[in-house]
Amino acid sequence: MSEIETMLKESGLKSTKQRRAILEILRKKELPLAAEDVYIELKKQNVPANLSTVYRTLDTMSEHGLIQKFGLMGEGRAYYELFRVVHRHFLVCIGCKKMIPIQGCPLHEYELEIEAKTDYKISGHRLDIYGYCPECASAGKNIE
Amino acid sequence: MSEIETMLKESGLKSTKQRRAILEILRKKELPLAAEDVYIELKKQNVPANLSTVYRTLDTMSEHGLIQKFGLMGEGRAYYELFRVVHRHFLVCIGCKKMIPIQGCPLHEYELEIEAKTDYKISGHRLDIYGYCPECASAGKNIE
DNA sequence: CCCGGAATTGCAAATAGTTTGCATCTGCAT
DNA sequence: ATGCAGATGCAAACTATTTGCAATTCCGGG
Repeated sequence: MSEIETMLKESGLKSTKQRRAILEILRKKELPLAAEDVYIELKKQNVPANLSTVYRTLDTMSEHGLIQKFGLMGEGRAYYELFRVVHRHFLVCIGCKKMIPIQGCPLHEYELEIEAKTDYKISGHRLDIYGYCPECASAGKNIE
Repeated sequence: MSEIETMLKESGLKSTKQRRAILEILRKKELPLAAEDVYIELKKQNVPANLSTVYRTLDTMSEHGLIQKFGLMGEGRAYYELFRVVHRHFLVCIGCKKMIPIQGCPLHEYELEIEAKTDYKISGHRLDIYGYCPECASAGKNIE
């Protein structure tokens, strides 16, 4: 049984062609994808699938903790990425929207600190860094 | 001229009743608001305004750097808050969606580090911490 | 103070993203 | 192999947001 099938089974989800393909797509891409990107990729791979199924699958998997769903500053749609134990953050270019992953996360101690200070049970965080990539910066896109 | 009128003028925006009211609302609330929340608040205050105007105003003001627009994990709509020089982050309850502000931000050095490492021109970041508030935690909403 | 042009607003209609109802199909335990 | 709970496809509904256009308002110059 493949690693992906194991993930599904352990979450109590049926292992279907579409689910395996979607998880595989999220695993291979190193960047977060919108539902439609996943759908397009499925089509490219000739996996029969409907956009509703993609949405439903992504939601179900989020609920089961296999993937994470989030929104980006000023973007009108949701992005999804595989849940990773060693989590990463992204550097998002305000000019061209390109995202690149950043290694390392400086927030573990901070979370503990907050937890102690607030009585909340912290489960995680989302951090995105915004800026201009070298190309957009030199193209003057950051002049306001 | 009020502080708010100055903000508008300095950004090159006309000072209209709706804009002043919207800025005032965002300034008074200590939490981020969705467009509709702003609209409802305007109605409450008997400020004549249309939902499109609210959206347009919020967008224009984001572009001019007066406010910030962002998305929350798993929420289908955008939130807006006044831009603050001393910025804050929020602790968001996964159970009841309540947000509370957290004082202090541990990321300034981290940004410099990233800037040095990547050649990007960093302009800021968005950090939200997710967890369960004491009420939701004891109500067992975090058991999966 | 009044006027004109440009910016802003209201309204209604369009769009984008996402969700849902229901009939059909499929994976998996027996 | 068989049955049924869970998954999918399709079309229609919904929610959040955007847009075109005509009417209105702001603001600088006369």
